Amino acid sequence: MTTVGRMAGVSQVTVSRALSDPSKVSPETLRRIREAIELTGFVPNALAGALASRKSNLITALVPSITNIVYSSLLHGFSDIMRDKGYQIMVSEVGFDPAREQETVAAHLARRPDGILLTGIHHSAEVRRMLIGAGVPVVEVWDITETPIDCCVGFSHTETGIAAAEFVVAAGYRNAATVTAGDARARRRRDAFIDRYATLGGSPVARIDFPAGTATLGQGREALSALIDDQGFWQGVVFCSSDQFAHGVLTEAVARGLSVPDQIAVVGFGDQDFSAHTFPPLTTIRVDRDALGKAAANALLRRFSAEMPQPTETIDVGFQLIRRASA
Amino acid sequence: MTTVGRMAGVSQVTVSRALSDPSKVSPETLRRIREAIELTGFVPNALAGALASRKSNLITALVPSITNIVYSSLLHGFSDIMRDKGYQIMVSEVGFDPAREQETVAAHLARRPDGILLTGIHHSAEVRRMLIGAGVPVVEVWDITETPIDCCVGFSHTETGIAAAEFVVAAGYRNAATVTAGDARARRRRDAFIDRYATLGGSPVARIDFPAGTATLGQGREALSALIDDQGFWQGVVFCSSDQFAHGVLTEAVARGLSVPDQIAVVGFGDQDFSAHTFPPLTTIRVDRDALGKAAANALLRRFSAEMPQPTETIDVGFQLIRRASA
DNA sequence: TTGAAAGCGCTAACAC
DNA sequence: GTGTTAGCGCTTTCAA
Repeated sequence: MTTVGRMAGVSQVTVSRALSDPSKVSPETLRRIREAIELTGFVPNALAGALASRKSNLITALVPSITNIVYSSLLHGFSDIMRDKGYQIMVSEVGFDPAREQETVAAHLARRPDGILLTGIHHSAEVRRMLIGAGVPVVEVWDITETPIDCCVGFSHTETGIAAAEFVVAAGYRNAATVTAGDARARRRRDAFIDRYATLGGSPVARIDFPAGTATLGQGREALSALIDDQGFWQGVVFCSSDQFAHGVLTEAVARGLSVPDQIAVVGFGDQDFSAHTFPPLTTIRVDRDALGKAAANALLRRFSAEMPQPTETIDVGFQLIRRASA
Repeated sequence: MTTVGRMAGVSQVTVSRALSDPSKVSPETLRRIREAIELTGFVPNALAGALASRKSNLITALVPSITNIVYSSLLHGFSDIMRDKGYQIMVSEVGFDPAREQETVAAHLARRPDGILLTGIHHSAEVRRMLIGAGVPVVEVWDITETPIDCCVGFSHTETGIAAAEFVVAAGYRNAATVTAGDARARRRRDAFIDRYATLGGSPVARIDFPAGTATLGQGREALSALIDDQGFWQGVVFCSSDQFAHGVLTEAVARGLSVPDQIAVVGFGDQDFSAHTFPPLTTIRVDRDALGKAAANALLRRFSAEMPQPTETIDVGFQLIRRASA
């Protein structure tokens, strides 16, 4: 900036002003400064700016996995809004490991972000302490609680499981099974499903549970095979923790020549972009991830512009069971 | 740090040393410093550190889209390596818009990253100028060129199209069609396919081209419908620009009761995690995206540790045509 | 409208 | 092993 200023015949501060608020600088000076910037290829140092102003224009996000469409589409909506407002996003993958989350939060805090996005509502006491101590706005997403660290935008996984159970009972299915991925939220959906199904007088539920890791179509096929071949599950509805699994179940049913939904019915979770177009189309639980991400961004932005420290806030974006042909 | 130092009875610099190189500080001092850090909940300011040391430990990445598994899995491999080495990753989505890429590069450069990852090899003159001017190590991925900005890790899209054409001719297919997404690299694969197919004596190729945007299974179904209903494509092989499309073509074929691969055969691109498990399994072109991302990270890391400015470097990770039952 | 001075919280270089 | 000094490149405040 000093160099640019010298070229334009002004001081370094004036260059700074020209960049941050051009209206504070005379048009002629501005012109000369812009010329000098053009000529030198000057790129301002945002680190120095952030250090001096205590505003980094950086938002950091922690997600279990960036390759999982659930989290990446949420991030997509989130960064869409944030980018418009001049923020950049730093993303880290933390899996489902609390220790890794803790390290990562510390590393992120070191960059003095203006806000932090966290996935889920269960965080170690140390993580909460660090975050609250830093006084940084935090939004927790993809789950819901009345006692967030700061604010929270999500929906109830338990309610989705209940809704699925009520749907399959109302639809008249006599046998039910679950296919569940190895993550805590998926297990909450499954448990709520099983509970509610039992309460409504359903028979015992067959279960396939996968260990942690990506849920794939291939595993969905395996699951239905195991259900049929090992557990004698010849007829009924399968509630899956993701549409990937559900698509796999569907695929295996079709491959075996079973009729869907008469012999094997399937309910998924997520309403992925393929779910309306599978053969047959998938009945599933839809959460508008893009809107959720955007709502999370807006919740944070509101906190940025608030004068006073705000009370915690919880936003339930809800979900929708979409009935298609698979169940 | 000054506060922590005061509590531990040492100066601020000693605290800095304790954090960056504990071996330079006596064990007893170290203990007192750690205690003070614990007590105060001190989190070092990485912005100030980066400003002073001219090392940000930040890598930034520009990808067309983070919801596209192709780019997100590449980033996953990339950040895996980078995280191990103490770097954090800032990601921006830029679509396929050069203007947006240019703005984003400027914004990223302002944060003084230690390295930058760019998707593709086609960048505006201004982008190249900024990047070279900044002297920051750059890795271009998911395509290949002999004249990268700095270094480049990818494969030849043209070669994949050629390989696909040679495969379908060798397999004896008499009719061919393409289903292509609206991105430049997909079009290069298609064009190379069509060229090579013609050279080898193939009949004219039927084409379905989608505008820019996400490639979905639903579009794949539409495409086969259009091919059959509008273009009279009753028999032959369909070369798709992604496995999503290919899966859609497969699904539509199955839904119509057509036999695969006898009536409709399908070749995809990408070898997604579902591709080996579709019904029937998908013949596709595999690129190890995780390994590509890791190779890109290692290429950058090598540049970080190099004393001298390095000559440009090009790494071809290649690809593999995997024959399964769909063609 | 512009400038001078101080300082953001660290690291680097050098002294002791 | 530890401290002192001098920045890093900006923004903020105050004065002109």
